Amino acid sequence: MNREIVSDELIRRLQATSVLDEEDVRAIRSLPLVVKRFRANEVIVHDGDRPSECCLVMEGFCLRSKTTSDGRRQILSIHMPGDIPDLQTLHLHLMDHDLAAVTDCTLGFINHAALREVTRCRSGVAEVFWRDTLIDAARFREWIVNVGQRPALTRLAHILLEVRERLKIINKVRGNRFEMPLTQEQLGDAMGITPVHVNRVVKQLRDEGVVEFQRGAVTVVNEGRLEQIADFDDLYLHQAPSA
DNA sequence: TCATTAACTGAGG
DNA sequence: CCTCAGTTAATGA
Repeated sequence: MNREIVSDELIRRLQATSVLDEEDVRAIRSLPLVVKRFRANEVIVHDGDRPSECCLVMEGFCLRSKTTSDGRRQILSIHMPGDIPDLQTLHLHLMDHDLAAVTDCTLGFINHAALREVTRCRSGVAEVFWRDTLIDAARFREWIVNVGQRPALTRLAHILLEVRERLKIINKVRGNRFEMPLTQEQLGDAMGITPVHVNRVVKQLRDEGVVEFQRGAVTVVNEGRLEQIADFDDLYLHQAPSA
């Protein structure tokens, strides 16, 4: 497959939280990418795999999930362009969950050796990837609180606001509208509830004039009410720039 | 295939 | 008795 240049979304995301000098940015941009495309619902990396590369999401949405022995799936995180969802495989070689495509996706695969080389040579790059992994962990903590303690309506509103805040970072929010391509069944697996109950809370948000759902997109109609419902505080995303 | 809705059920407060 | 959520089933887009 062809080689391409590391996308702007990754750089924009990293620079939102960290100061990168020009050499660091150049080093990240010149990482060799092998571009591959995946169809919606295709598994990209399987639980139990030992990948030799990390993947950068370039287009589309992905998710991470684990499946119980009786076949129930818990979605753990949602990923969008600029994310490197399996960055941890650089140091934890065994995949302990699945990475799958939500929509048709374009991913850039970066060889572990090349990533190790750049983090060894440039401490600024090592730091920014470390910070990115810690923010990933912070999102998981919030996700646990969401699934474990919040009522379904709040769970849904919270996920919507997280997706929107993260899309803002990569400049993909247009006014009060943003992409949210998960089906209600996938939302159920993300929220730990049945698809029927997802539909109930979707209906509730719609009926109360809070948001509108189009195919794969959400329009916020009542911003104040949505924030009130969502119990959302963006601190856990750690977007305030630090040195 | 995905979304929608009704009707019923039970847990728990 | 009320709210929340799972189950089942029917129907529509």
